[in-house]
Amino acid sequence: MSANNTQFSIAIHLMAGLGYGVRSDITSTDLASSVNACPSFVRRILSKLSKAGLVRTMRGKSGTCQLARPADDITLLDIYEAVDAPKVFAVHAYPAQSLCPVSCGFKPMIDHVLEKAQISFEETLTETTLADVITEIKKGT
Amino acid sequence: MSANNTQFSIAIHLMAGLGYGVRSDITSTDLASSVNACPSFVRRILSKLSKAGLVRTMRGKSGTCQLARPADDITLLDIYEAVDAPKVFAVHAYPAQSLCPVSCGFKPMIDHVLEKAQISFEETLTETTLADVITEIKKGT
DNA sequence: ACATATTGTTACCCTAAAAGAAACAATATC
DNA sequence: GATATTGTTTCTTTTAGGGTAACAATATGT
Repeated sequence: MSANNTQFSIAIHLMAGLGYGVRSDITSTDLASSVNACPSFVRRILSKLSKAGLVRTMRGKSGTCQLARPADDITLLDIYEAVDAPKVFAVHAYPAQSLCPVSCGFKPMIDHVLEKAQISFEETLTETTLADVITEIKKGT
Repeated sequence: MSANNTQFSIAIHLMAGLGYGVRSDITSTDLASSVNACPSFVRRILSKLSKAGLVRTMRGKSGTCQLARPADDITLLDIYEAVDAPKVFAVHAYPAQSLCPVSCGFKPMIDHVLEKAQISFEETLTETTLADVITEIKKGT
């Protein structure tokens, strides 16, 4: 859709699909049709989730995907880290002008600010579990 | 550099340059050389800061830029809002599959999650003023 | 009045990241 | 051994961000 990374959002969708509970034999194609994205792309994200230990996948005929842990033991931060999503804001990376004190002192300062903001963002993510997400989806529909 | 938006980071740099205090007759070209970006791009960001009332600019010969308010009365959130930086994470925008409850209930849920994370991120930004930023730059150099 | 130096805005191009898509390898089931 | 799945690679397409230049708008100074 855009040049913005939506993998975190999609990953939450996938996890919610797996944890929703209607069926237990869900394939990447099923998930792809729920997300409305191409199966290949979904499998790429699913593979990350699998490597992070959030999802158990089974290859071969009648292969399926399942949550590796109970939904209330998975936070949004777990998912965020699994897909290796980009930071909340990017820092420009121009070479510092050695004559300019602002240019020289900028990098350490902005890194510090970014880190603080990032941590605060991630803390919010730990406050919501996949179980919460699923509950809210069921409520909203 | 990347497909990520660095205008927020650059805007902080510009504001710090204006508030640093070495000179009061700073032009967009001066700022551009400090940031190491092209003047035109800097002016585009500067223009946003001006429209947001954070910077006073003067056109014409010997035109300059100045902070419109004291640095301790400007927070990072002011700057963030001025440049209209992107949200902390993007939500995928595929059409919902009407047959799938997860697909249908997903949007309101993720919007809620995003809003919470966004607010928490922005609160962190209010905790740091431009004066803090400048102090830290001076300390670091 | 006119030349000049600045900000403000627009338009266009280039690049890099994200996503779509297809092909194929690896693997398990029947 | 046929088949259906996940896993991985590769290529293409799309899109947003940024680089750049040109010019409009505006104020200063001579």
